[in-house]
Amino acid sequence: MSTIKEVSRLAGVSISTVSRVLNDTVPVADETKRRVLNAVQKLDYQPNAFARGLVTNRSGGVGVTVNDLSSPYFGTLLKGVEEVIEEAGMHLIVASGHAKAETERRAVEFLKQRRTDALIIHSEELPDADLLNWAKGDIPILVIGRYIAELAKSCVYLDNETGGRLATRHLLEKGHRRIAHITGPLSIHDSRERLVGYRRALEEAGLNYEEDFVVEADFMEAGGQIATKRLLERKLDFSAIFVANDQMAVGVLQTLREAGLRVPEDISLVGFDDVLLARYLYPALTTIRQPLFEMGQAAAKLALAALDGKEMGVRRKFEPELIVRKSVTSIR
Amino acid sequence: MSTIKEVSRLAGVSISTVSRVLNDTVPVADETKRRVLNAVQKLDYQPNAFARGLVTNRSGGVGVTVNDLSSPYFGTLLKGVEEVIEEAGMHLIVASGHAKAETERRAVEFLKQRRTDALIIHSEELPDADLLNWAKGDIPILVIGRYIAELAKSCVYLDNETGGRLATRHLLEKGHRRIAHITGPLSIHDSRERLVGYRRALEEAGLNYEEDFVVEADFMEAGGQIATKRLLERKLDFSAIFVANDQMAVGVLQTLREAGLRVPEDISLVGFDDVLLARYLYPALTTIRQPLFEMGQAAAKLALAALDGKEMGVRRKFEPELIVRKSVTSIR
DNA sequence: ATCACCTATGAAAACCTTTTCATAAAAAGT
DNA sequence: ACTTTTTATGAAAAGGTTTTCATAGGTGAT
Repeated sequence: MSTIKEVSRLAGVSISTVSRVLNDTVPVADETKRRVLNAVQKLDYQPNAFARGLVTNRSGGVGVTVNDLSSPYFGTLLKGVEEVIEEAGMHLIVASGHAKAETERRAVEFLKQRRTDALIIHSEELPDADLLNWAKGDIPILVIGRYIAELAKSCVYLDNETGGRLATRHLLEKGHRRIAHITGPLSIHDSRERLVGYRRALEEAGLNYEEDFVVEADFMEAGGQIATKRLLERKLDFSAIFVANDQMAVGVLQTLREAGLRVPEDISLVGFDDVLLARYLYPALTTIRQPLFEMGQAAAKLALAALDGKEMGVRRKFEPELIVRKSVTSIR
Repeated sequence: MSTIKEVSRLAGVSISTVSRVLNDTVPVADETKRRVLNAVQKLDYQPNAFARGLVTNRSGGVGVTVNDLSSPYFGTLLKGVEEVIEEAGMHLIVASGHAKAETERRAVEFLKQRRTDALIIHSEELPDADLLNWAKGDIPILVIGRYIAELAKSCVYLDNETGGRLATRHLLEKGHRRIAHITGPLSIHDSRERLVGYRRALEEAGLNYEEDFVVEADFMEAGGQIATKRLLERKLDFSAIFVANDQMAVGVLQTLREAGLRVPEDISLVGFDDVLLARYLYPALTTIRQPLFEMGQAAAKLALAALDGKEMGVRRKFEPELIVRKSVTSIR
């Protein structure tokens, strides 16, 4: 691997000049530039990223943490991030938090130590305090898929309340009156907001909110199964369930089927996220779409803006959209 | 951000000693060690990765390229890679090649310039020559999901021929005789092997291989649709299709349905990959499972081994497995 | 023709580690 | 008690860039 020194020697100039040509910082005589470029090509020279980072204090990397690398949520999000990061000539460093507070914390610390220029955090378990704490440091932090009031300018998130309302209202419009709700972990802001939306929609329809109809779960497929069993045990005679994410909806679907209930004939279902899967489930899942790709892009743009010290006019709050498929039926 | 110098001053020792304590290279007196560790903690010192890289010439990063970050294939693979990479205290740098030869090449060059310690390449479009060329360089290259004879020791791949045979044989066992096959791009070794497996199975059953029954496609959902249309136009009266990956199978399913054909009643279908999706399709897709997670792990282990100059006894050729679901019916 | 001012370039410092080499002190051997 | 070996530590070099400061040569103005 050749160094700048070798290039300078071959081109017959000083290393400073080589650096100047390569970074285009200061005008260099055309003839000199030509010679340098020639030498660079001949030696297949590539600047040493370490040396460069040492002096510029920039790694050119953006760190991303995510819960579970294999979750369908992740891919789309990451794709959005990558698109804009790559365009800016930077790269992506990923670490998984495995949906545990402790490992999520480790993942972030890890990336911080790696001197990533910015950090995009998708975390479900970490308490707000941790995020707040990191945000005080000197590396820009972006939070995705979560809203933290004190970090409002760095959060890219969905209007979850509207999402919850949309889902519930859709069921109401189809004639459902006894609507259950399986929430995500209520420690998470998003879950709470979706619940609020559910409640609001009920109230708007003049219906009472009843605690029995709500079960807290964990956003995972297995959690959906457990929650459904709990719900069934209560014998509430509900005709529909609003499930706080698609992944749980998969579990719900299974458990319902095992219990001899058909979807949507016996029970209607609305999910949340519109993960790739939702479209292919049987029956295809009616759900609330989160524009994950766009949100990924937004987070990346904000990260870039923060690096330049600019404030960019990037949208941070995204609106959910009802995607009607086959898992809801009209009753009466 | 504090430096080693500040730590050394606070601890009242030289920077060499601090380095030694931190890297545990050479014994240091307990008392000194204590003082250093104290100072480190007090200053929240974190070694500068650039400076360290500059001298050790190690970045601690492993580069991974994939076709499409949002593909379901990717997540599982990456999860496997991450698990072992993270355990080794290293990190993951990802770049997407967007399934185009030119961008794939760019992605790899990009990672190389970033001085990743090793490179795990999942590429579909790149010609063997490129891979071979990079492999000559000084950074270890691992190829995943593809077999290149000259790089045999660095390839983690599936026994695709057996996979193709398994799929076809399953259909034969269910009584199918007129079996079509939608292949991946035949420029790719894996696609060719699956085709060979298909052919072999037919031969073993004493059936003739007929070119009309085979259509080449591109591994994408849309490609599956186009291929299916072509197949239908030929009016071959086939009763089953072996599709070379699940993603195309989704497109096939749609097109078949649009043409008024039911799966599996009218046409049986076998996919390949056993991507997360397959399980949730309607009807649930019978497919050939690729142990992607395990393959990701293997690639990462090989990368680590290459870094240590060791040859590890890691399995490189993986066996596919038939996963029977609901997309195949018996006939006659 | 002389002077002031650009312009292009080079020399050297700075960035922060790891690691080699040297040395002082302590331990072991005679 | 004296020499030799071991152990713990420090000083300094090396690693490859970017960037500041200095300087030589050239350009334009008077």
